[in-house]
Amino acid sequence: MLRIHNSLTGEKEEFTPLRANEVRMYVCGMTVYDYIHIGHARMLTVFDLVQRYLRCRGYKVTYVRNITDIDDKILQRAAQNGEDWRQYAQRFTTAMHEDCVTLGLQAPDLEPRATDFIAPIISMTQTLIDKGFAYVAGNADVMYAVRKFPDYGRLSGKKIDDLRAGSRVQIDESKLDPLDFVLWKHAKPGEPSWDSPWGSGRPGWHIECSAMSTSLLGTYFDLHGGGMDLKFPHHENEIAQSCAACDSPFVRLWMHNGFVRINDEKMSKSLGNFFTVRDVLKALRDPEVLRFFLLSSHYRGPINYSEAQLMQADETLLGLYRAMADGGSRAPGTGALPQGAVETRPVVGMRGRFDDAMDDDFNTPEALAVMQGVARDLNTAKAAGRNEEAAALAAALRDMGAVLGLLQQSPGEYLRRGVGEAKVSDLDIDALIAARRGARAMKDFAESDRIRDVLASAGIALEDKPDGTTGWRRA
RNA sequence: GGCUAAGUGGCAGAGUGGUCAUGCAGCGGCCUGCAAAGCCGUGUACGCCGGUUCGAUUCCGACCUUAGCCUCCA
Repeated sequence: MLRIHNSLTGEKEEFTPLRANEVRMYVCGMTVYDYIHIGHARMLTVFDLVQRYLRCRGYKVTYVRNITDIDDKILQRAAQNGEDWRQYAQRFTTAMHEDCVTLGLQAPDLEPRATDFIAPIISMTQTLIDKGFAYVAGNADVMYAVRKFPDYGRLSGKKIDDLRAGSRVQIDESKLDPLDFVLWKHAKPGEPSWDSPWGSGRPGWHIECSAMSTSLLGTYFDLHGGGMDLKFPHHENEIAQSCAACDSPFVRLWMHNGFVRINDEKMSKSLGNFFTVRDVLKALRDPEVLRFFLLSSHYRGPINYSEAQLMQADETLLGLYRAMADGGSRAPGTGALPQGAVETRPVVGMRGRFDDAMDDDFNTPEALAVMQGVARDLNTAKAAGRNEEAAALAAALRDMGAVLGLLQQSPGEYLRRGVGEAKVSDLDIDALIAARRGARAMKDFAESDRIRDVLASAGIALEDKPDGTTGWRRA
């Protein structure tokens, strides 16, 4: 039984899709005005995991993740660059896609862009005006009147009056209530705009997601995700817009991922303490290390980013790949979990624990702990020469890894990958190892150790194996 | 001020009303020519104070601390 924490109720709930065997999920994606940072990577990775696991569970998933390609920051930055805003947005959309591929994220089924949904946005806004939920303010913007929506604040557990009391929102004379938010911004000189019943302008941020999600998934769908900070006001506003416009419940289950922190402070573009994925990846053996790090704590909790933690993740992941190496590792998998294949193997108990962990609100740390146990059994089987068992365990490990989007590379290749430029070529390494083997055969251990030291100083670690061969890896 | 999370061993990080998380690092051992890797063993851990209970890190209450949201933000 799959249980998922629902932000709406604050509790874990048994997950049952609205339509049999079909899951429709929407995740608030990126506003493309800069390179993505580690915080974005966490959000993307978390929902990539959710989407993968739902598919493993046998559901047909429609995963929608939008792109906000019209926004104040995009216009500002493009202007600063003297660049066309469309081109600017496209440039960072492309960069984001590249980063997603590098991070091993599966592409969403649909990736709508706000500017392709202007018509639905206008129509939804008109509906809200017609139904009395929205009004044209004094400054010609169209605003949503939050007081007209009785449930406003339910998702975030906030009351309009509480918010008003402590609000730091600037009092805007054109609003009926300080919390009212903009649906349609009237065009300012020089800004891109679209024609509308309220004059030319462009959409507000919140309405974009309501229009895109309901257009593509229907008025009531299963899952909506995003970062914690989107809970209020963004998701609250989405609910107010969609429910009011469609006369329908909007989302069955809300999921919010925790933040990446730097020194116990939120990482964000506004604080300027962010690390881009591109920069971080430069110092890593493989992008998989970052994914492993991100999945090694529960998605709802905070996670502190540091180089030391990344190094620890690297070490641990290396251990998993080492276990899979030289012992029944098979050809790279497809990433899909072979149905029924795992249960027949000698890890059925472990597999059960793994599934239970994932079923319990995507408890990846627990799932990873199960995999560590399999790795230990695998090492033991290898050492004892129980090759068939080792091969089965290695396959099981890979299958579990596939669920998490980990361990799908060839262990041999993974272990020989180093950080940065290689100082010694593989051929040179093989030659030195051969020379060392000769020295060891002659019991010339001084020479043997000298060669090992030479390699060590070049970042190559040697491992003499029981069968007389010597393996190596880049440290 | 309001709302919401969270405080676990050197570090990271799950979980549970009463026998094990797990990983990294450390220590001891096995293995090794010596290492490395691996395996085995090893740590008076659960913010503070009360309460409930035969028994609480786990339930309840107060307190302290931290973070997030209340303004664009994954």
